[in-house]
Amino acid sequence: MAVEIKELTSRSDNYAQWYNDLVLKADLAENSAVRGCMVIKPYGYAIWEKIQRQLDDMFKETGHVNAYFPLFIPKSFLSREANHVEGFAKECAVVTHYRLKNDPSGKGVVVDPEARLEEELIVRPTSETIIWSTYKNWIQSYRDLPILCNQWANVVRWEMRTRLFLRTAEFLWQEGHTAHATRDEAEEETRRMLNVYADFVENYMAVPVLKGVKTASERFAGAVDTYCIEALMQDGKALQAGTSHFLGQNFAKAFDVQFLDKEGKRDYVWATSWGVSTRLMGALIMAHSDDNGLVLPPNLAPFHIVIIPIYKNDEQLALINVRIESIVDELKSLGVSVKYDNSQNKKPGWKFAEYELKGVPVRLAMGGRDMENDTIEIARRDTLTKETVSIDGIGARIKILLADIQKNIYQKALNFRASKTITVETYDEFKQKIEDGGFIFAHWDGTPETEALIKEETKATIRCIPLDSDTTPGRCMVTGKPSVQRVVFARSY
RNA sequence: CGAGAUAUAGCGCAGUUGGUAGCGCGCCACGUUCGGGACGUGGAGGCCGGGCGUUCGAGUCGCCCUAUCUCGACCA
Repeated sequence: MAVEIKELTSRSDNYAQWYNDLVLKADLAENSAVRGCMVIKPYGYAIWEKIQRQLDDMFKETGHVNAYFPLFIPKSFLSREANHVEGFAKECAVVTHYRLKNDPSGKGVVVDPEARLEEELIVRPTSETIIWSTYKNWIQSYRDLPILCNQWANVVRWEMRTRLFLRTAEFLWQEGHTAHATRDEAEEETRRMLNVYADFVENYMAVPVLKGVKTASERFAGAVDTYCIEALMQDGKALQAGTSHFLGQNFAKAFDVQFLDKEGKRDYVWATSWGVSTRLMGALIMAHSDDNGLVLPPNLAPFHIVIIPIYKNDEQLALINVRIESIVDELKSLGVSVKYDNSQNKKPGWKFAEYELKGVPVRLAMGGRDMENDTIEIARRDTLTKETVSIDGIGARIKILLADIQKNIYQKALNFRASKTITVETYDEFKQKIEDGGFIFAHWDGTPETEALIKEETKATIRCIPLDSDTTPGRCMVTGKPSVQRVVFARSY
């Protein structure tokens, strides 16, 4: 039975369902028995590990170190920063008791009312508060700065509505939290990490992004500025793929973190925080997949190559095994990861379909004909094309092919985005074009009122005020008031 | 949290006016197969999401939970 990934990549009517089916069928994740939570299955987790390792290397290269802070945050910490608590209060899981006891009626266990916590604990939705209460003890002098810490952790946000990878109640992420002596240094750090994210998403995930700043209403709760990278999915909806926040002195003031500078003057510490999550996997899936399944860029595929033998009997398989062994060795020596699937319980056709579904970038197949001719069949996942080539020099050929696939997947996504990015002058045109999905560059008067009106009437939000684009001033498409530059609108996840 | 839908075998689904639980895929055994998700024969597998009611009798009718999906509101 063929996998029925519905033909929806080009349509948006039920893209969400298509995505869900794909995640399930590609064996990446499933819903858990816990409401809104996700089980990441081994193949899905292997992709996450690739993401983690690469990002972690990039953090280290930019001078960051890893640390770990508690899962539980005293309730009172959250209320120290007014905007922060307002932003997160509605979605917190709260621990109120520390013990269970046998139900007096003899059925199971109940919460022991005697074991009520003096102060409730919040399961972290993000760690600014617990980290800044800690940093207070770490920082006395300018000599203690900067602190450049990252933590890999899970966080919980009790969202009303969830979707695998894109918005789960619990998710995995990394959160960087840095402390600096000057405003300039903190702002520079904020932008540096934004660039690290953009570099990663474009060059490893092969997803082009727009870099920009959030408007006040889309800003992180407690930040002075929120920078973001925005990606476009195949159904024309935008997805925020990562954020980097300049927190000013807000958290330093909330947790009274001061230092003595070179002149012996006391000042509050400047802060940043930045994070990306398992949502990146959602972006990866939605940006590249087709109706045959996942399409993974080689830089993030758990294995680059799958090799499938085609044989009629054990003797023939034994011969192919020997031939493949030397090819596997050659590929491995070149740093190419290979899976040789000579399992006998599945037929070749089944395996072809299965590994396409899993998005393996390149498939090699060898059968009797190839053994005779000293050839091998190469099939690439991104274009679904195949050719039969000589085994001679296969390693070098594969290296070039993988680089080409990485580039091609990115280029395809870039072309798609270009075809879905437009500029409009009038609100009428905007209302009409927003129905087609994609990014729309338009002038906006800079007020939250106009922004809210547009959202109300069109469901489109300002994804960001782009950093690297045209800064020609103009007039707001809604009110006609002056606008300093075009901003990017889209409907989003 | 509002509106709608769904919950039956590992997965996808049937199940008529209420009367002993079905199909396809998958799984197990054997045989034939193997260059794009093979086929035959035989077999295993279900407290019909949970609870309470109506009834001689409930997968089916009623009420209450719970979970999932879609659409809103909220969000990375």
